Amino acid sequence: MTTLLPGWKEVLDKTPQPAAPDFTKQLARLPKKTSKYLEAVTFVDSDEGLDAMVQLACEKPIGWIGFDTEFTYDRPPVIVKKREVVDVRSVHPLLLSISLVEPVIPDSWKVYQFVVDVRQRDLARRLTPLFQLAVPFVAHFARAELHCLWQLQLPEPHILWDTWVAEKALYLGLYNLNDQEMKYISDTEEADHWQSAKVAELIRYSLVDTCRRYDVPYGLAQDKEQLQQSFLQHDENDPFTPQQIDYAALDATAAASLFLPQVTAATRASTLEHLIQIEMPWTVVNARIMWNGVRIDPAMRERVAQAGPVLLPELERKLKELGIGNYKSHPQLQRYFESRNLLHAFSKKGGYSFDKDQIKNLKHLDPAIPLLIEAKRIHSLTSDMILTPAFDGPDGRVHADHKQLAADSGRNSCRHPNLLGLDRTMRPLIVPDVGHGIGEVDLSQIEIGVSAAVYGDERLTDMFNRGDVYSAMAQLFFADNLPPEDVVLAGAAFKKKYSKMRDQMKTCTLGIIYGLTPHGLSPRLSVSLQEAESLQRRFMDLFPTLEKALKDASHYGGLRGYAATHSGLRRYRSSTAKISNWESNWLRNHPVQGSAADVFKAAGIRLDKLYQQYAARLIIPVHDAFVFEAPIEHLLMVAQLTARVMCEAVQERFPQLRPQCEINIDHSECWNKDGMALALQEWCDQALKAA
DNA sequence: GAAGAGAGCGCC
DNA sequence: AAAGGGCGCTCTCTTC
Repeated sequence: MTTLLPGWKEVLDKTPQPAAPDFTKQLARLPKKTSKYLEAVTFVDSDEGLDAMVQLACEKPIGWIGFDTEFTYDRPPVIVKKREVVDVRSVHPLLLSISLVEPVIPDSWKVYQFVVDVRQRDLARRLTPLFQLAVPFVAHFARAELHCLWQLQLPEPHILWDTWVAEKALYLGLYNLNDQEMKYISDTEEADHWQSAKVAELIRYSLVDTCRRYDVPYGLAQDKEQLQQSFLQHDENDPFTPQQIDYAALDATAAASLFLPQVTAATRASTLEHLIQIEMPWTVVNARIMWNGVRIDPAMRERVAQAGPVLLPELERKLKELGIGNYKSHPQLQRYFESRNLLHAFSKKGGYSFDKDQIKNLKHLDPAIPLLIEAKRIHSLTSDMILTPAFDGPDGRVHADHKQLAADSGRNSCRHPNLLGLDRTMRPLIVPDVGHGIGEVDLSQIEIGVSAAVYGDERLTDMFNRGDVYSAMAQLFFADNLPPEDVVLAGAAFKKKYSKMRDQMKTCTLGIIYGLTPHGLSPRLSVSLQEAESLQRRFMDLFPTLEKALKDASHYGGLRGYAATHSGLRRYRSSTAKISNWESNWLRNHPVQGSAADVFKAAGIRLDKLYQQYAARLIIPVHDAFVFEAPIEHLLMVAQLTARVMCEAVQERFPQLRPQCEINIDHSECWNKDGMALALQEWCDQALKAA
């Protein structure tokens, strides 16, 4: 439950809800509340009661089923940045509420409401046949419900509709303002309204807010927070109050009541197909990835944590001798370089910057610079959140928070700790269970392939299909600087021989597609502005179809107010003002990044099912790569399966592409990048030797 | 004293 | 007017 700062509640109550997209406004015309049996909540705490409920569900022509769980946690939360972080594996289900919906011709329905005391695990297990019914199961933020079901050793439903996920998709990108826009609006009379909208964004996906948007009645909104709390503190053996039971039933019924209006809204927004094909099944996979967690080598974790205190003091001492007391302080760095008459070398955008890209080419200027870079690096590594032992769950694994649709592009994000952003040198901290191995399969250069496909550029498609697209690009661009035989060198060989050239082209190719201007290109390539301009011109001249399609993406997207992925997930603009550079860029980017995410999730959905035959598990989804854990004897098979399924997922949607996957199972004793499994070990050894 | 902004850096 | 998209995390410095 989101808690607002003092005073904000009043502001919000006074502030009208931000304007919703058109499609929701028309929902008021749909039949509203017609449930006849809302008042009859049946509490189930016996085998007979439970069997009667299951029997009713089987003999009635049920349309869909709303469900919800009330739970507590068996262990206290970890405090991260003043916020409480609970481990999912410690979830302790108390009540499971079930609302069976029986549609009645022409436009009403009956709702049979049940609340099951699932503290008795034997009782809970009798629910299995219910969850095997071939009807949609509807829940709000179903991830929590799935974790409860798995804790109770119940199967997840075959068909799932998550009203939170649907809502998230239907409003993707709305009311997210970037810094510039915030500054702009804070100078206008609309500031208060927008500030409120910004805060309102935090709570708009709650069940209560969602019900309000769809005119679905929600009776206990005022008491919701207090009732939720009551379950967290509920004693294991205490009976539940009638109000607690009603509240549990209400949440399941509210979710069920949202189903039809939300499906209608999704249809109007052309997002229904995406939700059914991709997002809803991915909810299950995402929940399972979280449930699976990752094992972290405790000994190695400790050694890395110790390396910081060993290595840093010496560097800090040297920096202090030079006159830098705190290398993390921007003003101190500014003062230091000013005293050396070097400050001009760090100027950037009217100020001064000491970031790595800016200073890595200035190492020769001052002895402090290499020390700075190394100190920053060691500090960054050894303060990584992954080193927090308290994240270990009751099963000895770390269950990070994998957030679905967290990015406006449709990508997942991850936190507590952020496994997706884990520094590659730290990856070997993640190790498999005994008798298992870890592997990774990634889709090579998928964003280029998807760009070529969604923007319909045959030439770019051909280059992608030929193999290493960045090598091909580099061979085109640097043709004059290469010996003739290397201009036609095979992709893999070129990649090896001219890795730097290729890396530059990787940055530039993606950058140009996503709106990099000559002003941004020139420093990245270390060429003059004029050269960058001509380079970009040459690039675009090679791909006229792409250039046109990119322009259209910004133009039409700006006019209609959204960009869409291949399967129909939209990212909306927050305003109807003149299109900004930033918007223009993400309107071009979303169809690519978002469609790549579509494909990736589709592959994950299939893998989650197919892995069962090998007792394998998905453990980390890294945007275009899956990290998995499997019994050693099945590791190769699972890797090959993963590669096949990921390539097929691309080809099913973009048949013109010939995607390639890279398999990494060479050092299955830990997660690693490019087989660099020993680097961390060596780094620690070095540190401890120095001590 | 705590929250937020900004800079910086890691990942794709 | 700024100058490529999407994230999360840590630290410093400012502000209320």
